[in-house]
Amino acid sequence: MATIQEVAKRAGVSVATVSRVINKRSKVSMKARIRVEQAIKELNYEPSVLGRNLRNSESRLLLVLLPSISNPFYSEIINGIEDTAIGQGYNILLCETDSNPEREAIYFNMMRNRLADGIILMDPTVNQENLHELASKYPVVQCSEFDEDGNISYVTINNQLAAYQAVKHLIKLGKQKIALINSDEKFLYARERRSGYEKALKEFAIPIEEKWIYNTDNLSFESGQQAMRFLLNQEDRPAAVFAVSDLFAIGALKEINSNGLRVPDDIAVIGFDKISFSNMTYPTLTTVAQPMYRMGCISANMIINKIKGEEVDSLILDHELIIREST
Amino acid sequence: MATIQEVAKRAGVSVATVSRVINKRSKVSMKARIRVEQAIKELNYEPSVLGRNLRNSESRLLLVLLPSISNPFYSEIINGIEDTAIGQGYNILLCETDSNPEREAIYFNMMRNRLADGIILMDPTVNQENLHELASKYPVVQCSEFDEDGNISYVTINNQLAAYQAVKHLIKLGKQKIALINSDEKFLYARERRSGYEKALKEFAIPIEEKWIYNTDNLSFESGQQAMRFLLNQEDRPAAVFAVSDLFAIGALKEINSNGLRVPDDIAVIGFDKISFSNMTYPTLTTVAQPMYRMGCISANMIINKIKGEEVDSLILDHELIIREST
DNA sequence: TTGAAAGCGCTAACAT
DNA sequence: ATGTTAGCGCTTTCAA
Repeated sequence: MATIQEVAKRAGVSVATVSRVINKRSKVSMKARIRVEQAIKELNYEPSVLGRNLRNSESRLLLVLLPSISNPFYSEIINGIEDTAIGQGYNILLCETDSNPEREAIYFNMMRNRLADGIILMDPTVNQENLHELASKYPVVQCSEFDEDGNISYVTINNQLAAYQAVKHLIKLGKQKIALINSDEKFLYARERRSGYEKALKEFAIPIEEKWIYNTDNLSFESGQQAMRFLLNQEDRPAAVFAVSDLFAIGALKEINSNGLRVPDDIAVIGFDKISFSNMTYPTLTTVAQPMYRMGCISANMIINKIKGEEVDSLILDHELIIREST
Repeated sequence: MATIQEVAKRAGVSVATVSRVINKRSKVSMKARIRVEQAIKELNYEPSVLGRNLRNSESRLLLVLLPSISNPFYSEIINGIEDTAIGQGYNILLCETDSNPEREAIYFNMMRNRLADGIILMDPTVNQENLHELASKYPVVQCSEFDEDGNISYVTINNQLAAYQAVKHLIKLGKQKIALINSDEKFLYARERRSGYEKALKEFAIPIEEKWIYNTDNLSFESGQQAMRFLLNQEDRPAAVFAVSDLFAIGALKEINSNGLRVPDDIAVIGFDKISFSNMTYPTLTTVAQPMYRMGCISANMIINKIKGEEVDSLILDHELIIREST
């Protein structure tokens, strides 16, 4: 890779002039500009991000930290982030943390090293202290998950309300025995959705049965399947299931089908997220739609504004209950 | 973030000594070492990747370029890459190219800028000239897709053989009218799988019908659904479908079900990849399993060896036909 | 064993 | 309008 010196030499100017041509900030004579551009082309020169950063602390790179890329929920958000960020001249680096604090720490350090200009964080299992220390010095926004009592900007939905509405929908269908397949409650959304579930039951004076609440340790179909197997093994089995992720709901659907039961008559199922696969199942899945793409766009805008030094406000977006065949 | 100077000052030594402590390469007196380590702890110091790279050209970062993270096929590979790379002290940055040459170019430049030590490339739609120029100077390996007449190391499977076996399986089941739902044939795997499909038909003297071959422009359930809709609209409709991706097969399954036809009796369906979804469908999907996790591990090892300056050989892994309910 | 200093590629302040 | 140069944080050679 050619350096700025080589370009300067070839163009017969100083490195400063080359830098000026590249960065367009100050005036350069037409003649010099043309010669520099010519030299850049001939040498196939690209400015070094390293050198520039070291000097400027600007990389035009955004880090997106997510627990796992296999959850389609994140893919949609990322589409939004990328479309928005690229439109504004930023590039995206995806960092899978696997909810592992050590890996998180590595990516946080990339930020401290000014290898990126900002971080969009979608992983909740972060070390809080570490996060706040980072957020106090560098641009950070949270997407979907957030810190309740911190002051880091975020974009999310009203998880409690969404869950409440979902469960109410099941109750209105005449279901009373409603199970909950929940994630690990280290996730804020899991705690909120559980609270919405309980709120709806309470409102209709339905007792909350611990035996119908299952917490998985893993976001996958298999966990949903396993949860459903557990629920079906109860002597008093539920008549409906609210799963906090479409992945769980799809696994549950599968397990119900394999046991010769019918959805929704024997057991109604409702999921969360409206991932594209939720429309491919048999039967199709009732689910709570989150505006994932929009969440992505908004979080990208938020972080870019933050990088520019602006104040940004947190945002709670609307969700929507999508009623399909499974209820 | 503290710098090496501050640490040196606090420890009462020179920056060189601090560097020596950090990098462990040369001898430092016990006394100095302890004082430096103390200062590092007190200042919460982390070496700057930027400064180090600029000097050393080593980042311990790997770039993984993939067309889209929404295809679960890639998620599995990435798991393998990450587990292996992290085990060897490398970190992973995921770069979604969207098959866009401009975005590809940006990530290639990060490599040229020595922001990463190597690239694992899973996107085929790369500008060939650009790729070879890059690969001639920096460590690059290809995973799944590769360049037939280049000399870039790769790991892949025998796509032609796998497709041939899949189609033969359908023929053995008594199916003669076999449709193909294929990707855009800019992908090498798409060309190879088509060739395997044709080879099987020829072997059994079954004519190849263009009307039963559908190329999608997009890897999604919806494309598979659309393809199937097209095939079902033929007056002479196929009795079996070979889809080159489970995503297509799942979309096709959905479309067949919605039309009141039965799988596999009316139409048998076979997919490709054995993504985890493929076991959740109704009926479950027969598919060709690729050792995705292993492909990931191997490509990570290949790139790391390449970075170390070793010669690495390309590898073709085994696949396996997984027969389930859809055939 | 240690320190001083050069230099990696770049930008911006300053000088011309 | 252009050039000279210091310095961003680090490693490594050379000298002591």
